[in-house]
Amino acid sequence: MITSPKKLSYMEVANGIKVMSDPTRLLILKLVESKEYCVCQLVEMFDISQPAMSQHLGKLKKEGLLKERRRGQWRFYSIDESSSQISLIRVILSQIDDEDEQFLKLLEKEAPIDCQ
Amino acid sequence: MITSPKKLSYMEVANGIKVMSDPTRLLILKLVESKEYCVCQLVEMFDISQPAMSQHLGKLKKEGLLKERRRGQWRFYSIDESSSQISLIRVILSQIDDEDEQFLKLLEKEAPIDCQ
DNA sequence: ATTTTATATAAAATAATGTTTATATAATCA
DNA sequence: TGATTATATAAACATTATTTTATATAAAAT
Repeated sequence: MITSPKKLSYMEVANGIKVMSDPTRLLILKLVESKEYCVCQLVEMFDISQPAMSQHLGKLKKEGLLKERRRGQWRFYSIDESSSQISLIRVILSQIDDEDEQFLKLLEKEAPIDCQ
Repeated sequence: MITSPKKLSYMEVANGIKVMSDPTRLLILKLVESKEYCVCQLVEMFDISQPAMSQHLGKLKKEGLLKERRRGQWRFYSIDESSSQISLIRVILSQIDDEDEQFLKLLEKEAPIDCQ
């Protein structure tokens, strides 16, 4: 039996889209939707300071949108599939053009870093 | 022939959800999704100052989410069906539980005001 | 014409957010 | 063990958003 996703309160939606509305965080989510990324990779790709990236990831994790996997000194982030807001995340990300120029530029910057 | 909605750039999505992420504005949108409301009705229902309401409506209109109809001294606002972001608006509002307690409370406060 | 009513706008005050700078933690490496 | 690397956290600072207060506009009523 397939259960339809539980509807959210308006405050849950407000909080969810608020944390997603920062341009950097929205792109992070669009990236980690398809696979996990290491913090060091994200810092490289976004050309942003390490603490700034850490703050963004912390907010997304606190809101329950991302999950974290630790391996050695590295931390990998990806969409938390079990999030109560997973449906909200998906429908919003699906509104973004996959050919969006800046998103493609970001993908090009993805370098094979030795954090695997 | 049915054309699928144009995909948005990530910045269009970021700006759209940012303006929707304020709790008051999200509820305004949820209300005006089904019918138009006069400013004076909204001020009553939200128990907020008139200038504050006007600022919220101004932001939603500026972002292209709402349209305005003038009749005499009154202004009525409703969802702009022709907005490039109409699909984004709809999928987000559809995530909100129609039985959300605070949304229902708001509907109860809807008084027949003589602005019709 | 003057006053009232509905709404918007501008400026000031307040609150929230994001970035930087500095420091802490914890794992790995030499 | 001590140094290095990856990341997080905290505090200070800068930026942005929201609310309030005051004023402007424009339609309707007197």
